[in-house]
Amino acid sequence: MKTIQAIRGMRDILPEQTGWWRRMERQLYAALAQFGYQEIRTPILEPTELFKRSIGEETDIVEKEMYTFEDRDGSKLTLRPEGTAAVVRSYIENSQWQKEPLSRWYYMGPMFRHERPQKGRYRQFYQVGVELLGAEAPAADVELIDVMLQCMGAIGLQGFTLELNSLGCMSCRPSYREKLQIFLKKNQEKLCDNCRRRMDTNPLRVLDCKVNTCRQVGEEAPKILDHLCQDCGTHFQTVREGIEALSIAYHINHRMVRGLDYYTRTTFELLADGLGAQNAVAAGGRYDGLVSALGGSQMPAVGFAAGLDRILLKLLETLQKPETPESIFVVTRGPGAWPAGLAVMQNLRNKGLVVRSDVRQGSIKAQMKRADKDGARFVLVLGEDEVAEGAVTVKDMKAAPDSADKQKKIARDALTSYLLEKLSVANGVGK
RNA sequence: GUGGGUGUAGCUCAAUUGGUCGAGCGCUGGAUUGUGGUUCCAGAGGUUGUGGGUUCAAGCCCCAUCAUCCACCCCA
Repeated sequence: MKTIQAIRGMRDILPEQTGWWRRMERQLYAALAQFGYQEIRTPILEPTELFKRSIGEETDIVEKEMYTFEDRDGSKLTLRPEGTAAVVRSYIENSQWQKEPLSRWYYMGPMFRHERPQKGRYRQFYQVGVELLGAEAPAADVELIDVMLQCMGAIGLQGFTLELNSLGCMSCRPSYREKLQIFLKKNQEKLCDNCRRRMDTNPLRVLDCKVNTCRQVGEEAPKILDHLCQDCGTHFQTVREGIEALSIAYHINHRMVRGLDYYTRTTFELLADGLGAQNAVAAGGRYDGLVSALGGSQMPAVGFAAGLDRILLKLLETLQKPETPESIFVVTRGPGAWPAGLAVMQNLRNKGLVVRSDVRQGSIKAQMKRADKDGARFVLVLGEDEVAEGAVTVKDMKAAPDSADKQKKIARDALTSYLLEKLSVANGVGK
């Protein structure tokens, strides 16, 4: 029979891996809580229209990377390709700005894009995204960048660079766009085919083309930072001051623009060393126009998203395996041993201990091997003798062979306190 | 979407110019009665990703397809 395999670009995260994921998620929750951010969970499926309006019709994501299909009534649905659109939709739908002027939200979960899979790039991938809605002040931008770096620090990621730019606003970007377009037109014979096309539809994107000749043109092109209006200029300047006050190293990349249409003013990107072409680990910026573009009132906001698959990939290069708590393994053999063992295990678990056994039973030797493989600290043996005496043999797997506590027969009613004392010493809890 | 590399045991990899596909690790069992790790012994596990083709003969050559990796594209 033909076996069924996972869809291309989508993969299982097996139990041997989920420990890493859970630790990373826990650390992120903790870091975000420190800044007062709260989690929001939105549906994975949204009306296609939401992404067309927020990300932009002309973007690659919307044009060719979305998983879109028809619902039974013919309406178009899309598996979310990113998180901000849904968050903003929810923000508006729930009249959030009327409940409180400022919302600090984050989300974590799978996103879907139909791209060619590669290392660190999957069709179902995981992001954590952080949004600060309702503040126009540069302090908001600075806080988000601070949060981003704190998050990376919390999960133990190091070796990256922060890049910063400003895209201006609705009042200064159009005139810059025009100047850029004129410049590009003059130099169009040096541009690649792709850029010659983009020159008209989205001239800013020419700046981050990787083709060498385009890069040269980009270097000589008028810089947006020189064409910001006064408000955008002072905003950006204040953001820089804040980042410097936090002693965060960064550099200006005037060629960093965004693939999503909704960004305004500050944009930033965190690049990790040693991930090849997939080195953008987190990125974000300000999107003052998005809430109103989706039908809400004019509401400024900043946000960023981080790619967890890539981060974990990088983390695995350096980090040690997460520690597991010391555990107990119960071995039973002979008449009456199994039910007695069940009662013992139930009792110990009620005390909060990690207790396992080999449900296949088998020889004592086989069960001991299992206990060792599972990394158990203590093995409790209940054989015929122990059952008859109402006792349990406790073996300390880590103790030296000649140690007095290596193996001891303990009365069943003294067992719990014996183990609790042993384990609290082992785990460094207690006095 | 474009170009290229790679698919052999659960994992990492061998296999001469096309001539019986092996090893290490892992897994299971055993080394005298109820005790793990180390050691020793044994065993299981493969239509060589899949489907065609060439040939007396294909893991190896050809075509297709799927998966994966790298680069481009794009992005987190």
